[in-house]
Amino acid sequence: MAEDSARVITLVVVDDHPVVRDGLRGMFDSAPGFRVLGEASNGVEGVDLVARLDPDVVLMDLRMPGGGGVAAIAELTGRGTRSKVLVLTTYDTDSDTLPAIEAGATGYLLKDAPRDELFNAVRAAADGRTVLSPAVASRLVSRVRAPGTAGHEALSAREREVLELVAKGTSNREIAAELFISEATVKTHLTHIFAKLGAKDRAAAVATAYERGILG
Amino acid sequence: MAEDSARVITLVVVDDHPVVRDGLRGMFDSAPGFRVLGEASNGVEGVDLVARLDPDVVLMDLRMPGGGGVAAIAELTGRGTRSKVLVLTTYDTDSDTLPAIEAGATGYLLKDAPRDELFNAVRAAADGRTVLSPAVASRLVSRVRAPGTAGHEALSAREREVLELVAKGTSNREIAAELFISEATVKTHLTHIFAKLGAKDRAAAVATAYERGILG
DNA sequence: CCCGGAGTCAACCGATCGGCTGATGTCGTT
DNA sequence: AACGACATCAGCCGATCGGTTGACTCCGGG
Repeated sequence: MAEDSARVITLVVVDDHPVVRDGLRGMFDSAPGFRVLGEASNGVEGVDLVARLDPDVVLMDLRMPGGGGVAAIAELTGRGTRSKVLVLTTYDTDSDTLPAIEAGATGYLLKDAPRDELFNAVRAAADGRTVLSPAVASRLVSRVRAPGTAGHEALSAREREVLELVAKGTSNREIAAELFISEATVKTHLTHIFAKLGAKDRAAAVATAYERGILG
Repeated sequence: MAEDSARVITLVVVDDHPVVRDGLRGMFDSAPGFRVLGEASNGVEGVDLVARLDPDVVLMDLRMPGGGGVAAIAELTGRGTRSKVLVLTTYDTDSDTLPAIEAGATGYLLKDAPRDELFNAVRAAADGRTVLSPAVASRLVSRVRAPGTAGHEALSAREREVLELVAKGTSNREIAAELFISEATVKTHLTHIFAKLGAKDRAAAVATAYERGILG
């Protein structure tokens, strides 16, 4: 029917894993109402492809070698592309979620989502509706709800610098020498770091920094 | 030809991501010489399925909710299954590689491997040949080459337990209370942890633990 | 122009850590 | 039976850490 063909949702897949690209292509091509127009293996290629093929929805992985996903999303929204970007990633680390959505992603799903959820998410994204993985959604809510409560502020450049040295086992005195500041200043930075990360000591600070992708 | 059908390699896919399962199934079913007999979404199901279907090769993900991949591999080799297990995982963390191979995996590939490499790997695995991703192979070599040189010893279960609490900002005294041991013992464990990880203090220990995939 | 954030520094103090030496008991292996 | 790895515990010590309070500068936004 002519009506149906008008409702077919066109897709572009951007993922560095051939297996995943094939999986998505197969999944959507064999389902009625979807058509995969093309695939790209990194963010830069992805932006080009989307510009040429103008799909309804872009399924975008984050963390790809050569062309990060977040940068690609920002580029697309910056260009005013009509395509909706649906982030489809393996792990839901703190550091990925927020930047991706800020950059203009319409949705954020984890790869372990069942087929139907994926289909629904793509249809929703095509309509411009925001779709979030339950796990991601709850995280976002708690993030917004607790701005000062659970200390989720970003570290300053200097603080990150200090934290990196802490992670290497550098003592406060050594850090002071390394950064050409006094030991007192190092301690001040650390106090701020602990507050921002909600950590009790340097060990916990390093741990949460790794959890949030600030280190590693 | 009758000869060809005898050479068809049968597969079972074990992965918690539907997308990946579909990707692999599509990839192998559409290629000549392979047939996917079934899929499972965790290690326990995987073991059952392999026992029933007796495939030539099992494509196994590690890190699945409910039934770890390494345990499944150990179970299969323990049962003397003839199926070869090919580990197919996303990231190549230190903590995964060695246990999987020790458990009896025939090969270890990363999901970002190109199609042809995957096909070749499966054929090799079916023949009983060991196939390692270049990245993994070089890591293993360096691991074997430098056993005492760069302090790469594994932590004991108790030590890991202590380290996990350290990463949460727990003090030695609190750790002692939590684990029903004395503070002195906690310190002893920590001294050993520092030595094994080559870390100067608890912060550095947490950092290297994250780097090596022991934590996170 | 004033405010606030970031970065810098100081002095003090109690709590904690990390190193050291040495000891006991349990495993599994040899 | 002997051995090494692991886990447990003790006491002592100096070094380091983390908290607190207060203060100075620079810079950019309102």
